[in-house]
Amino acid sequence: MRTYSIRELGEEFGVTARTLRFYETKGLVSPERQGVTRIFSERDKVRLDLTLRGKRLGFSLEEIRQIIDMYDPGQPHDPGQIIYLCQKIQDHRKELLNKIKDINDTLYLMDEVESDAMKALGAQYGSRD
Amino acid sequence: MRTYSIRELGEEFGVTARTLRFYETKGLVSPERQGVTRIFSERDKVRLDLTLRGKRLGFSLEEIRQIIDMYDPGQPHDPGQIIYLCQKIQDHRKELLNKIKDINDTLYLMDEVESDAMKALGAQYGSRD
DNA sequence: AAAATAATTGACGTTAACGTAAGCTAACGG
DNA sequence: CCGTTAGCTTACGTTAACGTCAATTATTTT
Repeated sequence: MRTYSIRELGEEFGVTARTLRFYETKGLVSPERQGVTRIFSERDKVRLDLTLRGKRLGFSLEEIRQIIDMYDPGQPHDPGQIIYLCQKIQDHRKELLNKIKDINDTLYLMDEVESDAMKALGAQYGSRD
Repeated sequence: MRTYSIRELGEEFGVTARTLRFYETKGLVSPERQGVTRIFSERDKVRLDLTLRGKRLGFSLEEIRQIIDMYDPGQPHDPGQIIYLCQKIQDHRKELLNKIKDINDTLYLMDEVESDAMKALGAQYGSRD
């Protein structure tokens, strides 16, 4: 499997080495060590991707960690945990659907603002002759 | 027109008085004064609503201020400004559509995780008999 | 009139999410 | 061999977004 140095991975996602070290302390990535040097795996890459996606959606790093930890394959899977996981997924689904609603409301508002703006422009040009 | 005291408006949106004072210093709301006491208007209420929506979507207060200032009716509307506004709206639209994509990707991931989890549950029950 | 309630202005405290700088080691090219 | 580059740890600095507390002023309620 491919591995990545700290800068390599950082550049690929547009984050600094400092950020990746910080994310490690927060449990968002867990690179292996070759001596003292961090070696990032595909799994780290996926988790970083999910982390940045979460950030774009306004979640805190702590929230993100909880979520991607749960979703990470290879978790203990006794029935109780699975049911708990499914409940949590429902919660997250709702939260995300709410965000979509917020976005749609905003898009609608932007349409209005834009059409008002166009009208104002049209009025200028329409006013001559 | 209806007006609101600082706590009244705060309770309606689940924010503290401190938050509203802070938002005033950031130009997100601009209540009138009755003596020294703040009086919030419908316009403030709308702007607060937009502010909190922006927060849920992960925008900073500064970004939010710029956006809702632009969208606020009664802005100077010379042709140059209007064209600039429309460009900005396009940018915001793109950003929001990207967020929707992030959300959809996440929803899809959740579907996978959930169906894997159900399979794991099913395997347990299926294994007896 | 006294007491509780709601408002104000400072001003300092706090948490999250890194940035930045110092001092050190290991590997690599010329 | 020596300078550059990449990595490390430790630790203090920074910004955003408020929280918290103190001291003060009105208003309202009993």
